[in-house]
Amino acid sequence: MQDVRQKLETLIAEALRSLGKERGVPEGDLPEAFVERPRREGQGDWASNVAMQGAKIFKESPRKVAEALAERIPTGKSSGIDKIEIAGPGFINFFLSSEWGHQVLLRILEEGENYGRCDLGQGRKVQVEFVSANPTGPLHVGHGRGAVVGDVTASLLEYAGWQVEREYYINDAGLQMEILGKSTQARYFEIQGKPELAPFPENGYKGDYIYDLAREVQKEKGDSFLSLPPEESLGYFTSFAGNTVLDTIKRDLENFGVRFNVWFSEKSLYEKDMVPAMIEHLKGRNYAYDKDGAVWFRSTAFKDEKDRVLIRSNGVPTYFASDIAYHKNKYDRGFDLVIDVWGADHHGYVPRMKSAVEALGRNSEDLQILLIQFVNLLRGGEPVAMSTRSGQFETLEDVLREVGVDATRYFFLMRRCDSHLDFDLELAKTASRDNPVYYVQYAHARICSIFREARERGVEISSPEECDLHLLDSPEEQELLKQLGLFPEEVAKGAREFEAHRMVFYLYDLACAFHSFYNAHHILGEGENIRRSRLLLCRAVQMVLRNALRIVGINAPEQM
RNA sequence: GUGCCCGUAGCUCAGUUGGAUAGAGCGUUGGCCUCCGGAGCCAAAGGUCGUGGGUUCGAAUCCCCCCGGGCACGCCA
Repeated sequence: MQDVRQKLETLIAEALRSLGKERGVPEGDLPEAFVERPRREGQGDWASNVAMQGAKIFKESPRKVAEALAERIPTGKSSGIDKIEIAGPGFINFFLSSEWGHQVLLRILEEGENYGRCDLGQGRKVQVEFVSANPTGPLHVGHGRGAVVGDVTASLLEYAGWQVEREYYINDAGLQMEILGKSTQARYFEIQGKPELAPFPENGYKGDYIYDLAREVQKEKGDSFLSLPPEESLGYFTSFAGNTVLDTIKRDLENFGVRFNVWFSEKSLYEKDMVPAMIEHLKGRNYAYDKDGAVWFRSTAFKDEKDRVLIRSNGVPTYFASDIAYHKNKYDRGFDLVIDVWGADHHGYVPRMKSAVEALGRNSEDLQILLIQFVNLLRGGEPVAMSTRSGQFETLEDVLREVGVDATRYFFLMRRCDSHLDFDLELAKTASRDNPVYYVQYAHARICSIFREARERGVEISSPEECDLHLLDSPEEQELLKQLGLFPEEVAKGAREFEAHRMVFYLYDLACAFHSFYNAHHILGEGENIRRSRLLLCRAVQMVLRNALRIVGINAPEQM
């Protein structure tokens, strides 16, 4: 079945060419044929504003242009267009025959869990790198938001025909790991009653989890480190603490339904000398040079106010340098597109990274960066402290335990990722009747319940051939069919714009259309013919709810 | 000081190739099951889209000024 949008746009384009020919307008000057969904009832199923766009070129009022175009577009049974209306300042409104709605329904039943997929990605390779929190402490709610946005963006891209890899970048090489090791070591000596042997470092990690780590070391190694000079045991503390924290992070993400294909270690960049290789690459392209004993990136070539250091004069690479090497490695692995999910506090770093990508010889569009704004954690309207030292309900683990995976994922998706999010624990948990996630899940459970009831009453589910779909002509049924038809578009749009939040808005609208339909019509109660068609409609809604819920990683319960 | 993001109903927010009478949820008010799950539905009230200019057939959307809020600006990571 041909896509409706495509079909209409083709018809409009043909009408434009025909009119252009008549009026002597060169084809290149013609406006782009474009249709959209009108907002309001009575404005048709689809509408186009080309007449307004083209008024100037055709040197005629928009309404006149619209009329001329409308005359050139066939209506009637063969085209599937019931009628065309010119409205307002010059909109061309298309009223489609009900056949289109029926075809949507048939298509859903036929394609099943593949309904909504498209080939936007054309099999190209994309990497989504997200979370990537330093393994120096447990994940907090902010990481959780990034985790969901990255995960769902990846799922959307998969659904849209991209070949997707999810990656976690482990910052295991920097100073932070050493501070983690020193913090753990200090707590270990403190527990042993010898705090003076290894003082707690400045900027050390003060969370209670450091004591837990120290106690674990004590369990494994007893007091054996007391007799060693602290310098000699530091390596053990660092790697033990790092590995243990990373295991915790992996467990939390697993519990959150987030899985990665690749865990990429920053250390491996250095072990494989990727940084020097990157420097040589940039020098060869004249984007890096030596000065004052340091190596510099020529970011002024990309409108930066000054060049930036890659290798310090003491020989140690900057974080920026390792990041460039990392991104070079991504492209070397053959990704056509790379998506980074960052905390919004890194936004100042975006232009520099994009410059680096260009300096590597790629288009800056080959790197997309999603910025995740802060999560404002509330409890009953009161802010919850977010510092890493207090242990109360700030870690992702605690939130998941209290609120559950489904509600947490849903709430993290309710806002565009680059806007602040108020996350109220009480609302997400206790207000189950006002909670949108239950509203959506309830729609699915309700449908399952209808089918259970139907089975009990011995009602058979018919095949489409046995149904008269024309009976689905009430406003609620028409609206429901319209929503079902919208799903592939929403997927495509979400994948094209990297907007994960669209999916939950769509889910909500679909659930809303279903609940209205359910209340207006007694599905199992009326005549047999209409019942058949409505059950088929329910089956389709159930399918699409499942498909959309799978993308956002939220459960579709049979009952609640 | 320089740069980026945000400002839409009482509250929390949707709303982009510029489009028709600016939309939801919560809250408020009033209705709806003898029946498939009332975790639902229907309706009402609520707006100078921060302010002022500009661009044009047309601006919440694009441009400029100002006001208010957030963030970033290192040979840190």
